Amino acid sequence: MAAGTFKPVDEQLAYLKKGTAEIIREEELRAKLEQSAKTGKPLRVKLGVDPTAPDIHLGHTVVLRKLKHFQDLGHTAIFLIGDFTAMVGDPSGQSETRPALSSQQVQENVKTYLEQVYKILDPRKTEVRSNSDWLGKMKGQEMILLCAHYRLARMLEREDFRSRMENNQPFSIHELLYPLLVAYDSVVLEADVELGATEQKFNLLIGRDIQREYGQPSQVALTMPILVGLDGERKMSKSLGNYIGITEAPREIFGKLMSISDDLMWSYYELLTDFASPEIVRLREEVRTGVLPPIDAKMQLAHTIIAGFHGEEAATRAAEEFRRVFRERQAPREAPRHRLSRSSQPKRLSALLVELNVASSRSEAERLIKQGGVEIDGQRVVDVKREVDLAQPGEFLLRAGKKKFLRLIVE
RNA sequence: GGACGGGUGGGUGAGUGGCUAAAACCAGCAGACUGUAAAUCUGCCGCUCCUUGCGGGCUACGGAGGUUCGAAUCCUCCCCCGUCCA
Repeated sequence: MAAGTFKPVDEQLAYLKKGTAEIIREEELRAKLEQSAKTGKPLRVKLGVDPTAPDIHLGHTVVLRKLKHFQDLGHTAIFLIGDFTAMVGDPSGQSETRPALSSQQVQENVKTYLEQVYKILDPRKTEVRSNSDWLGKMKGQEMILLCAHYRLARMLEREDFRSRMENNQPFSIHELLYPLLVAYDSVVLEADVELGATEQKFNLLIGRDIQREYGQPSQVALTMPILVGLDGERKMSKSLGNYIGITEAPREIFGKLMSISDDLMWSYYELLTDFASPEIVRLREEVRTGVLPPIDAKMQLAHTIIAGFHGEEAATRAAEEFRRVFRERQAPREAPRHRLSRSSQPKRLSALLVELNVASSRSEAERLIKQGGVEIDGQRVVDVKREVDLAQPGEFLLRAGKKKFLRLIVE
């Protein structure tokens, strides 16, 4: 698409609306799109992220994919790194104050972050900014003026703040600053649209107010639903361990995606793939009426998501591997390999499991064996004291639990 | 500044001197069943040693000391959180 020419507004709007939780306000978005089509000036679309966790998972990609949609339509994607606000810590969700990160740590996080983000966004078309550039230089006076633009009662309307007050939870004054600083970012960036998960709604709305206070048109707040994690209940997050990292091996991602519940599959289709909504409705109907087996729908989902990150070929291989191991109950064609050096001393299997990071302690390893979760070359090991002979070169296949396979090579 | 309440295992939360590696629930893990889904059922769920046993040792109830044969439980000091008053 040539710069300065845009698709028809209705078409853009339909594309952008897919999967969204809320657009505040939709008429404003339409007006902005019309304006941009008329002037040939792309919209500035902001997405702020916290550089605290360097690894991104599918939950983060929901909003990134939406930013990508804007980018696809020729608008400007602004990827804002909240390196300054990370010190404050977003109070959304958790009540903990985050530890301040060293700037070096932040730098490193940002680097790995961007590498991953560019699997979705087009690096050449992405404007990357860091809010320490302006917030770090802000004078005390300016900070006070910013605070003067917002009323405490309004701030305390926020669900998170209110509930903490009511439940006598700790609550520090600096946390009130977070929404204001994020809002100020929108002023500096002159954002037309800001994206966020639904839990960001409050912050995004304050952005609208603050922009107005600073004499700017208000940004449109576009929120995306929160992706539910593998447990089917809670938000996908690293700390809950119910996540799928985008850098994980295709085989891993495939297995994890297949383990989600059938119900959850539909929201994954909606939020993590480019299947159009009507198409998803059709698939869902086919599954409901028994025309399409749910497992096939899920495999297609897994395939599609993996192809996006690792390519078509890797996705096909992961699917084949899955079929082989779990449907036909065969050993995997390719298990991660691990080399062991030869030793005249036989080694306790339980100790080996710990060494291989399959179990976190001897106790846990023994437990795993006792419970029948360990196999060597397809033979279940029942003896806790089982030793492994490492005297001769050779190889064997170790299975620990449902999903972990390791090909061990003694050399 | 004053008065009061509280800090227990990944989470919630019982437990007020020995029966407590610490109830219960959640999360997690394994097995069975299956579509590696969900649901369900069974077992496990601090670390470590061995002769794998209702076995031995070690560590653990905010921190440091102390009392006691024995402390998550009592005392002292400290740190942290909250409530009310000012």
